[in-house]
Amino acid sequence: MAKTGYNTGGKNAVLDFFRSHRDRQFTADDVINALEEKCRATGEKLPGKSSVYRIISKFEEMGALRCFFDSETSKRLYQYAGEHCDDHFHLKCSECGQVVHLECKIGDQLLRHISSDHGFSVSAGKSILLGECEKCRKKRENT
Amino acid sequence: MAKTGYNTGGKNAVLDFFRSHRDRQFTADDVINALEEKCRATGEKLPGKSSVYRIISKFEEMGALRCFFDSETSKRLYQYAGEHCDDHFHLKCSECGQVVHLECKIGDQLLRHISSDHGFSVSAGKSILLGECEKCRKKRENT
DNA sequence: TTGCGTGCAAAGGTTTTGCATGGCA
DNA sequence: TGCCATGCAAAACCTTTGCACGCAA
Repeated sequence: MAKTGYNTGGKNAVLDFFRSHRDRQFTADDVINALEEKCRATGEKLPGKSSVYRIISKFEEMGALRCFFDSETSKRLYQYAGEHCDDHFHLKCSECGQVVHLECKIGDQLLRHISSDHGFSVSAGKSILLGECEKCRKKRENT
Repeated sequence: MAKTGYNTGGKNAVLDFFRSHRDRQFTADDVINALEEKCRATGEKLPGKSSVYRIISKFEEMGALRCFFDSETSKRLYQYAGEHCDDHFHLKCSECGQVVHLECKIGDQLLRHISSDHGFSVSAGKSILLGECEKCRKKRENT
């Protein structure tokens, strides 16, 4: 990963948090709350709100984080950017927020078809397929 | 379309606007500006800002409009919801904003595959594939 | 020592809400 | 007449910015 600037506690804390929850997306506020909890436990220094926003922006710029949007709350959502996430689609459960990587041939086929037949070059990494995961569907059907 | 409440000038103006631009997405402010222009020309009464927000919310609730997000500006975007838009994916050009309906067999195949092999029921209508349309790609390559 | 990183508070911009008034059915 | 719709202004909300200080390298 391209690295710029200084290596500080705030940056490390934020990146650690995203790295240890790679299959989820978080708002800036989620991150702040999570860090608050962690720092309360460990006694580490808590980065200020604006710093977290700035750190997140920097990571996004560097490509370490990916930015999406929550259609319910209209807040920005961020997720750790895996190595090859540009190549494939991502399924997101609207209910629990889990994100699944769709690393399948048929995804590639769709991309090629869209490119050749519709003249559209889709950025799979930026495209989220929203739906409901199996777990949440079962939970919903059993109530 | 399910119809609730009274039939008023504001509602009609907003719905007319979306109906006559079905392949685009607009922010609340876009709508307000467009109505302002139209009303300046026709002399009709201009609905207030908060009314437009309330009208849009109501239409979204009724299913007449669909809500998305602009990742650049982080504003809500609305688009007229066509008859069968739930069935298929939509391609959106990040550059010019054009939205294309992907009414293709391969889209259905992908939906079925995701459902059977990944246990995910995707809402195609809510899933936007972001990319670059042919026109914008050519424009970009010629500069 | 240099200049990036940080914290706090204030500003910015979009969307929502309260309340009194107006208008449809 | 009974509700819903509207307008205005204020509030709420998330995010960005200004400025002075702190800290990594």
